[in-house]
Amino acid sequence: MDLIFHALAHPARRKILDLLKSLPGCSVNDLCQYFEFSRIAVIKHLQVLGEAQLVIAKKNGRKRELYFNAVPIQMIYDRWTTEYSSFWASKATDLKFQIEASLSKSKRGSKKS
Amino acid sequence: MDLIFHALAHPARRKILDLLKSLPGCSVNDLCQYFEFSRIAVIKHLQVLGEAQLVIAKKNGRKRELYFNAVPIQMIYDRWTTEYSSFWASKATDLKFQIEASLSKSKRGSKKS
DNA sequence: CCGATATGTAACTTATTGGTTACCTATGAA
DNA sequence: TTCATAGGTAACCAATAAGTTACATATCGG
Repeated sequence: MDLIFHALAHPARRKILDLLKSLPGCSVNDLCQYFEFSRIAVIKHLQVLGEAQLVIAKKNGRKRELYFNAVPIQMIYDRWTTEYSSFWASKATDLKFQIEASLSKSKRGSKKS
Repeated sequence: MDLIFHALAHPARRKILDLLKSLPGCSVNDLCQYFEFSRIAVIKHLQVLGEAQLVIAKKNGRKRELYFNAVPIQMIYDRWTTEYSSFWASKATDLKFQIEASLSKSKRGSKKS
């Protein structure tokens, strides 16, 4: 579970998933065209995604056909819907309108970060 | 969106969300009892969660009542169900059974929590 | 065979995270 | 006021993440 959350944490890796959804079976080099950074960086992101089983690959000659695998995402989906669903549109949500501030903006104006 | 994924990437922060779900309105010090590391580390995790709007706080005297906020999670849920749902139990899933290997079989030692 | 292409690994550098200790601010109670 | 408690900030340090260049391997088309 940790591997999945970790893999999804980087925007480039989520972009890879989006690309693989649009271009199933595309190669590593195909993916590289959509990124600023080097092919090696893409490969490393693919490794992280592979550890989380979010990307699977089928070798075809000297190419690798890459595919998005939604199964791990289903796991996270299940975790949220089962463990957090009781909070959807419930008390915690409503609190947004009665609570003075979120943690992200500290009140005491003395300091700036 | 990036803030949310980033906030969810660390197991301690997901644990905080679970705790706040069980103990709505609890204080920072209350939370600290469930972690090995220091109160300051907990506060920092709370800041990350606050930036992602996953935790909101109501000040009560010198205490802060902390609450889990599921709204950002709904956003992610929506993203997945709308953008990835076509892949659920579809071709990419089936590929698991015909593909020689996932990308993950490479070295890379185990990740820690 | 050869050279070009496609991919992967090793070693390294830098940026970011996650944690610490020490200190500061604010509130509640004696 | 004085002091303990709850919370937060600043400065710093260690571990990890994210990227690089250089090198290695494997496959395809002459």
